[in-house]
Amino acid sequence: MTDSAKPTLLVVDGHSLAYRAFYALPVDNFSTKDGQHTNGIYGFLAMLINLIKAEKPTHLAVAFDTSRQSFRTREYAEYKANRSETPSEFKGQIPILQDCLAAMSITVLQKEDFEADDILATLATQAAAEHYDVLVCSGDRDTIQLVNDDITLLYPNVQGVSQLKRYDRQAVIDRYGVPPEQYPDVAALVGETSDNLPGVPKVGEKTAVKWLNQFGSLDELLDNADKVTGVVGGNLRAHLDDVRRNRTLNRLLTDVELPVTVAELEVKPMDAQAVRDIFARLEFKTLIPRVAELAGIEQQMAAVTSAAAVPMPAAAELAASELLAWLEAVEGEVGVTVLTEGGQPTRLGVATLEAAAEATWTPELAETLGSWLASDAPKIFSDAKAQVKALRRVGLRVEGLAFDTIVAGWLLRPSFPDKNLADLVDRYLDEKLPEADPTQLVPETEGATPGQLSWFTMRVTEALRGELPESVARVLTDIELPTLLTLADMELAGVAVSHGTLSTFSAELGERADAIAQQAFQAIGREVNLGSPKQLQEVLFDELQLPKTRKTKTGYSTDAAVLADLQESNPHPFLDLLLQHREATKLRQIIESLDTAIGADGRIRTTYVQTGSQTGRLSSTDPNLQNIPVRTDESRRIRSAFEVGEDYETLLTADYSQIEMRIMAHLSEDPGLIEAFNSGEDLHRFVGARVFAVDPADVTPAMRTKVKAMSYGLVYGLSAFGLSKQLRIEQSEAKQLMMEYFARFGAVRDYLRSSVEQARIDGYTETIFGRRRPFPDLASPNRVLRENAERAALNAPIQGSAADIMKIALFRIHEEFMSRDLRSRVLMQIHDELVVEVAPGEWEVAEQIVQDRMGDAADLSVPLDVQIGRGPNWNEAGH
DNA sequence: GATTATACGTA
DNA sequence: CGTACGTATAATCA
Repeated sequence: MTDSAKPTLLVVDGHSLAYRAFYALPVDNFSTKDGQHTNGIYGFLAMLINLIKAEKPTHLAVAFDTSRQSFRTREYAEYKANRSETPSEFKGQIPILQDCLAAMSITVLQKEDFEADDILATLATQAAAEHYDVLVCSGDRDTIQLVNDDITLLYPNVQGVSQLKRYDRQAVIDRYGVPPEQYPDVAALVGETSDNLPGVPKVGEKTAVKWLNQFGSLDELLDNADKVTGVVGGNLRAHLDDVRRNRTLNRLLTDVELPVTVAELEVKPMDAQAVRDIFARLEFKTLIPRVAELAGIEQQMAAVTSAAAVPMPAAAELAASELLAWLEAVEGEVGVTVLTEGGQPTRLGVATLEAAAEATWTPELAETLGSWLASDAPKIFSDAKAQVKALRRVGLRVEGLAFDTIVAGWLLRPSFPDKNLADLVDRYLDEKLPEADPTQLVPETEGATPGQLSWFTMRVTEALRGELPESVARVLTDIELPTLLTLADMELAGVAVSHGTLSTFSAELGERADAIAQQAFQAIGREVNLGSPKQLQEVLFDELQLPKTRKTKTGYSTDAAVLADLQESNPHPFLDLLLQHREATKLRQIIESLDTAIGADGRIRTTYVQTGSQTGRLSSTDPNLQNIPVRTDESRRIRSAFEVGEDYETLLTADYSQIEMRIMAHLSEDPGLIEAFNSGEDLHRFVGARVFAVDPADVTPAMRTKVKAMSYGLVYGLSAFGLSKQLRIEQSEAKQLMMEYFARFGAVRDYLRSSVEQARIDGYTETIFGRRRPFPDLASPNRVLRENAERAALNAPIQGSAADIMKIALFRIHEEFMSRDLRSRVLMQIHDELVVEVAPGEWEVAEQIVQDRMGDAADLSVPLDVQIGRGPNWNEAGH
C-alpha cells in the first residue's frame, strides 16, 4: 500500500467518526454500570486500533472541533445552523475519548475558531510537502478535496465506522466523475443540507459534474451561466451567490497555525498503566488486549491487567474432620460452594483468598459441618438460595450469610444482571472462569472445582465491594441477604393446592370454551383458530369489515380493549363470543399450568427470582404465583384451590393498603396527602372531596373512580392522554382533572418533577433505603427512549421503596416466627401481600407478629396500613 | 427447535 | 402516549 521507505502520517477527524460510532452502536450494550455511555468512544477506538494495525502509520494525530462556532459561522451565520442540538450523552463522551487518546500517547489537536477538517488539511498538506504518505480519515465529504498522489482519504461507509472506503485520486474520479480538487465545485453546486448550505435547486451530482466537464471549471461555468439552458440554467443564474458562498465555505484551510510540527507526531509508546486504568473504568475489556498487541506491550499490559491474577490454588481434598479443622482455622470470611444434583448436595468447596479445600458430600460431612454452617461464621456464596435450599433438604441450616456475589452484581446493575459466577469473573476480574466443555464426553479443559469456585467467589466479592456504594452495600446486608434466607424457606414450604378443585374447574371451562367456539364459528360462518391473532384479523377486518384498530407490528390489534371498543361502535355477536372464549381459555391455561405444578405432596413450589427485576421487586417463576387471577368472581375460584395444608389451622393473608401512594405522600411531603392518610378517611374519597371541592360524604362513585385512576396513574407517569383513555373521557376533561388534582396536591407534582431531574443529574434513582437504579436513557436524544426512561425513573423510587419495605417486613416476620419457635410460616409474597400458613393455636400470636412487623417495617410520615384476612383457602382469607 | 409477536394474568 | 413482572400460543426463522 504505502511506500515502506516513506513515513506515513495518519490524521483522523475524531468528532465526525466518534459521532458515527455513536449512532452505529446500540447504547444499551455500551454503558458502564454507573451509567456512562461509551458507544462513541468504543466505536472510535475500535476503528482506530484496526486502522493503526492495518496501516502502521509512523506519525499520528486526532483532531477535534472545539465547538459549533468557527470562522465559517462568522462568515455565514446559517452555517450548520439547521443541525439539531448535539445529544448531551454524546458530548460527554468526547472529553473521555480525548483522555483515552492521551493515555495512548496519541496527539489530540483542536483549535478555537477552526474545524477539525482544517487541522487535517493543514497537517496533510504539510506532510505531503515533506514527502510523507498521508492518510486522512474523516466522515466529512469536504475532505475529498485533499486527495492527491500523496494523500489518501479513508471515508466511512454509510452504515457506520466498521468499513472504511479508500479514496485515492483515481477512486475519487471513478466515484464522483471529477478529480478531487474539483469536488468542492461539485459540492458547491449541489449544496450540503447537513451544513445548511443550499445549492442550485434541481442540481445534483450528475448535473454538476456534467457542467464542470462542459465548462472546464467552476469559474468558467459561473461566468457563462447565461449559456446554460432550461429550468436548471435559470436556477443556476438565480443562485450564483449561493454557489460562490458554498465554494468559499467548503474550502479547507491549509495554513492553520498549529502547536506541533508533523515530525512531532511520531508514534510514541503508550502509558500502559494509564490505558489499563481508563479502559477498565470504561469497562472495555476486549479492547485492552487489542491495544496491548498494537503497541507491542502485551507483556507490560498483561503484567498490569493480571496484577491480581493470582494463580488459581489447587483445592485440597479433605476428610470431614479435616475440613472442619480447616474452617475453624480461618479467621475471616469463607467462600462456600455447594454443588448439587437433583436438589441434593454432592460436593462442597470452601476457600479464602489464599487457599481452597473441598470434600464430597456424605452424611458424615453433614454431621461434622452442620454447626459451622449454622454458626455466625461469615460465609460468602455465589447465588446462595439454591445451595441453601439443598442444605436444608438434608437438614442443615445456613446462618452468617455475609455476601452473595450474584445479588450484589444485580444491585450494581439491575438492568443487566450477571447470571452466574463466570459472568462476574469475566466482568469484575477480567479473567475466564475455567469451565469444562459440556459438549465433550471427556472434556479437554478441566472446570473449576467447588473449592476453586469458592476462591473465585471470594475474589469477585473483593472486587464487588470496591464498587458498591455504601448505601447499596447496606441494602445488600440489611435487606437482600436476610430476604434470601427467608425465600429459601418459603420455596421449600410450598403451598397446598387442591388438584380436585382445579380439575373440576378446568373441565367446566373446557366445555364452556368449546361451546362458545361453536357459537362463534356460527356467527361468522366458518371455523378459525380463535387463538390466532392473524386469523382473527382476517375475520374482523376483511370478512366482517370492522373498522381497523390500533396498529401493531404485524397488522391490527385484536386485544381485549380493542374488541370491547369495537363491540360498542360496531356490535357483532362474534366479538362478545371471542372475548368470552379468551377469558375461558386463559383461565384454563392458568389452571392447567398450576395443576401440573402440584407436587407429590400436594404442594406447589415456586421459585422467587430475587434478581429478576429492575426495581427491587421479587418475581416468581415456574409457576408464577404472583399473577393468579383475582379480578372476577369466577377467576377467584382458582384462589380457592390454594388451601391451608395438613396439620395447619388456617391461611392468613396480609396486605399493605395503598402502599405506593403512602410512599408518595412520604417522599413528596405533600401536606394534603399526608393528612388524607392520617385522617383515617378512605383515600379516594378524601382526595375526591378536595379535587371536586365537595364534602367527603358527597363524593359520588364517578368522582371517586376518577381520582382513584389519577392517583394510581401518577405513580406510573400517566399523561392526560392515558388518563382520558382509561376513564373514557375527553382529553380536555382529563387535563382539567389533572390541573385540579395538582392544584390541591401540588407537592406531589413538584416531587415527581424534581425526582426525575435529580435522576438526570445523578444518572440513577434511589429508594428510601438506598437501592439504586441507573437510567442512562434520561440523556437520550431519542424522545421515545428518553420519555420512557422518565416514566420509569419516576416510578422506580416508589415501586422500589415499596419492595424494600415488604422485604424488610417479610424477613422480620420469618425470623420472629423462628425465634419464637412457631410452626406458622410465610408461604407466598405477592408484592404487597403475604400469605401465611398458621399452625393450630398460633393465630393470635401470628396475626400480631404479621401486623406489627408489616406496620413498623418503615418509619414514614404516614402510617403503614395492613389488612389481615383469615380463611381455609386463599380466596376466603383474602376477603 | 429456537425466536418473535401478541395477548393477558398480577401488583 | 402507564410502571414492574412471567407465561401461553401462533407464527416465523434457521
